[in-house]
Amino acid sequence: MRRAAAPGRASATIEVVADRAGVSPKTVSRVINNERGVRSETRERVLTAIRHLDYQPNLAARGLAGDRSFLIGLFYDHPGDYLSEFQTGAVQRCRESNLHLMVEPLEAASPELGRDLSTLIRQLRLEGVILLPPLSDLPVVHATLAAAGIPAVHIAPMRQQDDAPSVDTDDRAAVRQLTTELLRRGHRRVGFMLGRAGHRATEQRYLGFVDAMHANGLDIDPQLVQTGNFEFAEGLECARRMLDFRPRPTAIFASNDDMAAAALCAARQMSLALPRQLSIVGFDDAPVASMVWPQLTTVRQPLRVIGRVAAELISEYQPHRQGWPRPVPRRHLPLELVLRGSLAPAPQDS
Amino acid sequence: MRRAAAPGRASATIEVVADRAGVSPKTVSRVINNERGVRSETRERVLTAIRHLDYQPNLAARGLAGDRSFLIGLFYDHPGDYLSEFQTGAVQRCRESNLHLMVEPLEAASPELGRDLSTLIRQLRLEGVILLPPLSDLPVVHATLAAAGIPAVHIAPMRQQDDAPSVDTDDRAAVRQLTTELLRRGHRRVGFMLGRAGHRATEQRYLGFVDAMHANGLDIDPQLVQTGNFEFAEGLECARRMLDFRPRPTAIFASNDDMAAAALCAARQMSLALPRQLSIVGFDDAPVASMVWPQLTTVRQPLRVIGRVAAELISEYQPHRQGWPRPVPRRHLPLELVLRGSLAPAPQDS
DNA sequence: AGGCTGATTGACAGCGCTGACATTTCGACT
DNA sequence: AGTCGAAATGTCAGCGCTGTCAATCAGCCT
Repeated sequence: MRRAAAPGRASATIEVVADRAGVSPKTVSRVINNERGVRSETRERVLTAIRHLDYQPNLAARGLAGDRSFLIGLFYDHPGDYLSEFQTGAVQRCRESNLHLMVEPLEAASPELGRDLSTLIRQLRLEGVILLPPLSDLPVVHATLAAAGIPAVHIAPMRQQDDAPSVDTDDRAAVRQLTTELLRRGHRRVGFMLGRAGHRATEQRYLGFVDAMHANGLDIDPQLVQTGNFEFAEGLECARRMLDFRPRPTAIFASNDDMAAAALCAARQMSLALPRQLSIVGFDDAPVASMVWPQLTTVRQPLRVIGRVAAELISEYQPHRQGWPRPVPRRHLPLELVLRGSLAPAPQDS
Repeated sequence: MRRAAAPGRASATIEVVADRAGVSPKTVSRVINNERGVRSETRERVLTAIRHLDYQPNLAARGLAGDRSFLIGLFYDHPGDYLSEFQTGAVQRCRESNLHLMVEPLEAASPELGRDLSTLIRQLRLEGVILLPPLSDLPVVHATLAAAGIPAVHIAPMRQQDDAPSVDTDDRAAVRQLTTELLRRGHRRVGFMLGRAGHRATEQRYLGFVDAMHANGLDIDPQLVQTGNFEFAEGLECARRMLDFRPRPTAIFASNDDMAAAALCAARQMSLALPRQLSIVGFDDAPVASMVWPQLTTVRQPLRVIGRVAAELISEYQPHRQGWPRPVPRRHLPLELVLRGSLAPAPQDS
């Protein structure tokens, strides 16, 4: 014996299974990998042996022999509350394809970013990667991935690259719809709180707002469009400025829920009656959206689905064909409006 | 050539490195694994070759030959906003030991739990696992892990098992301190909102509250101790009931921030002036704590540190010795009070 | 110079599986 | 029965590394 066996748990190998099923290891391998060309009776016999021995193929051996890894990487910069939902969706989809997810935080600002990424990819022999923003937009990441030659799916990238598959949501349409809900309730002076410059979401959400306003023949007051950078603290000041204008806006559309919560605080401090004197809507359906009073009307991100779809794209990639099919796959997911208490008809006297 | 090489990226193997350094592959292996017994001059030569060729050892091959995997698993049931922070800390520590983290959601309620867990462990040949609650408390998980014979670190387990290393925080002391802050500000009637029964945190936090009250010679009004199950919605009703009592409590201690946010909403709906008429404190320092007005005084969980310590325990495990050292390692981390606006002196007239 | 010890290095098999290719089996058709 | 092609199965080397153990080397002593 080569090494002291761990207590009692010497897992069966493919050979043991083969013996028991009365076939060669190669045939067992065929069954495991779902290859065609195995008589169904033989397959049954092998499957039975596998079940009986509780056999688990050794991933490392499969990887080494087959030049695969069964691993895909999920790279992110700042963790946020959305990450765990996203990754749970991705893992679920991975399981269906017998893949596994490695999560790897990475510093977008680090000068070592390219090397770190490349090291991880090559050491783990990743079969694909999923990139969360803002990583999905960095040229150095693109370059490294191209050099590595593995499929990469970009989540909500700023600019769609011709050669980069992506998954994103139709933020523009959702904001257009929700803004329309505001207008339908009589709101005319609506403040809009922008996200951080450089994010695709910032741009798309604003465009959706503009769409709806123009479609209803309304002009946009530049004073009522300000940035809160997706942050609560900045959103607070931003909201205060907006609410100081006269005539006061009767509604505020914040580009995310954190800022919407900030607007709510600001309004409260000014003793406005909510939602009667001010309607507030946000975006994301973050946990905070339903933990304030009134609860925030917002747009729900299908985070799990996004994760699932991202993993799906990777698992559908056919390495033996050269690269992605053209045009590269892109998934555009719909969003769902969540109407809650923070949205009310505009005050009569406005 | 055995198979079509991926475009351009045939990674160097240990043999190439050995040739270039003028040594045998085994010596390169020794350098990679930091084994002693390599002359420092030789080591230098090998290191140079590695750097020059940008060599990355193949994990699968290392694993297969050395009967390791370099993988540890992080198992969780419900993802939450805390998960990503935790896992980021764990990954960071893993990197220092050349380990990688596989995240795996698992359904605590599933009848297949044991089998699923066992399959994952054996398929990936995990070297250790980290269990987040409530998984850390399930007997079937314990049994599976014991059978697998790999180290497992339990995060905040309900009961400390003799043979199970764990990492948790001193919730009891933190609540005692924070309650004392309340009392020092003149509060005498303090409501306490319990978490979900069966969680260690629920119990410990309540005990901390009791400690502080008794230490100050105060009795606990059973009417003012109710459960909100860690949920916002239930916390809302719970708070309403408490605030309906006369004399009204002048402060509410909620066992987590979600429920504290609920108490805040309830108070608002009853038009109480906050924090003048009612102080509210929570626990966790969840994102919502700083997104409501007034911001919540709470207790900060060092999530990253917990993750880091958990990974550290695993990486310090010495498989060649039989199991964990006795007594089994346990880490008890301190918590930090975060004093914010929701805490104020008790109203005079109370 | 010879012998001895411990430190360094190397040779080689084999981890468990799969790719390439060889061989056997089977059924259809003369 | 004999032939043939496709389908099913088997053989075997080798993926890249590490464990085992043997060989070599340097330093020190007598």
